[in-house]
Amino acid sequence: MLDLKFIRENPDAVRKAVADKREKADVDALLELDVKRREMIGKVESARAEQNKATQKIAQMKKAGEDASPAIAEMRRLSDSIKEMNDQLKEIEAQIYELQIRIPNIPDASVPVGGEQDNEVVKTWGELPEQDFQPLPHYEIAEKLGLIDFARASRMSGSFFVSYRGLGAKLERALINFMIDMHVEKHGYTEIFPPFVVKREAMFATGQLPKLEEDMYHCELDDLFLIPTAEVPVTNLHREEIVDGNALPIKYTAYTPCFRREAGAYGKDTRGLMRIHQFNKVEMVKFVRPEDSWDELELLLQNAEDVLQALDLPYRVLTLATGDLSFAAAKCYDIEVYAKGLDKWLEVSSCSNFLDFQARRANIRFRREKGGKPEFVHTLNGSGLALPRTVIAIMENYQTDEGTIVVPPALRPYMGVDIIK
RNA sequence: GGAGAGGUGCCAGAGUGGUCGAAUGGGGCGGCCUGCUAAGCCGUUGUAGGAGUAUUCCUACCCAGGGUUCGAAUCCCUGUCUCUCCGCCA
Repeated sequence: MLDLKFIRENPDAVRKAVADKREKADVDALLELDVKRREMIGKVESARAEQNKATQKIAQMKKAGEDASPAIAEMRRLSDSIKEMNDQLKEIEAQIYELQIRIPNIPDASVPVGGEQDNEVVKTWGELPEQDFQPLPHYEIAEKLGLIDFARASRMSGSFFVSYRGLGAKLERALINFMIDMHVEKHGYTEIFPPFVVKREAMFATGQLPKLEEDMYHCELDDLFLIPTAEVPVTNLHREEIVDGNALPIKYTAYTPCFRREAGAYGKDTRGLMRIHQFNKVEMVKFVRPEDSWDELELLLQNAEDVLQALDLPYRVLTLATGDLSFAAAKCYDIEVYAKGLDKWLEVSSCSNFLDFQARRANIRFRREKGGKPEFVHTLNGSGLALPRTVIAIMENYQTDEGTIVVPPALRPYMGVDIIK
């Protein structure tokens, strides 16, 4: 969330951000209410100051054994009016809050303005696979080799759920371990294994709520949500904390399953692993000093790219245009892996800098030095990587004309076999 | 699931409804003292909002939200979290 003071002082930048991100948020109504709010605060606080003085006088009178009842009667009236004014103030503040939480983060100047078609390819890595035959799409080869059971998963859980089997299941486990190990051992992240279910406040802190309630699985009885990404529990680890400035940057990596209802997404990417309600993902989350966050974003992107490079999967990196940028992000790189069977570029990672937007919502601060003023940290996160589409790329790009799948060399220690047949 | 106890400042911990932003101790910071260290002594030690160029002033905050009262850390209600015991359970 943005600072009210910032909105007040930079209304045009905020209006532009709302428009560029295609959000619906009423900045002008917010500014009007802000003026009213400060007026009300002035009134309420001076009345309170008066009340505080009078109340002390009453205490003294009572101590001295004097009759305080006229003063008390007088104060009753003041007290009532304070209550009334305070209710009005609370009402105004509630309205402000409702508007404020719907204002998105401001895109960085380096972000192209526009929609999906304006995303910019900033880099491409690797050679497109050159098989002399057309590999089968992953859902066909996976079915043939008995790696994924689509039909049975649907029977028990509905469509868009899958069940992995045999080496298919092992491939999931291998990828998770491979990625986590790389981030811990090579990139210096600390591994976290968080809860997969969180409270409403946690979802609010990272910006999933209020906007994305429809997209999440919700347990009504307990008002708990299944996490759509590890970003939520891992970022919330430090909610309402003042972390030690010397501990920054804090770097966490976590494997979690991710649950998404994908409401309204039916009819798109309907086959195979492209879009499923439950999938596995390894995530990286960083808490950094404000002045470091742009450099840290580049490093984060590099950490995610390293996974694809180690697996020797070709990919490209896009800078998302404003309209494609998520609510809380200031800038986001998407990494898309190339999958030969589908002949498509598939998003496997989003690496975002949120600046202090999440930190303000989640109240995560740090001190530069002992006794210093607490400041908001900057938060970043990126997938490293989402598994299903990585699996698609492996199954398709590493397919042989004999209908087998070669295991990428880097994964062999984790798989125990060189080839899936 | 049942029963109980409790959430106070960086930490520990006190607090008859009125002068409590809050005793006391520890820690931290600054200073004094002392060959060094230790001990000792003195001072200091929160967050947020509003007004003003500013020294500054005001307001709020003792888990959160309501309520009672002229006045609430203190009384009442609800929520939440922690702990203990019983039951159940991977």
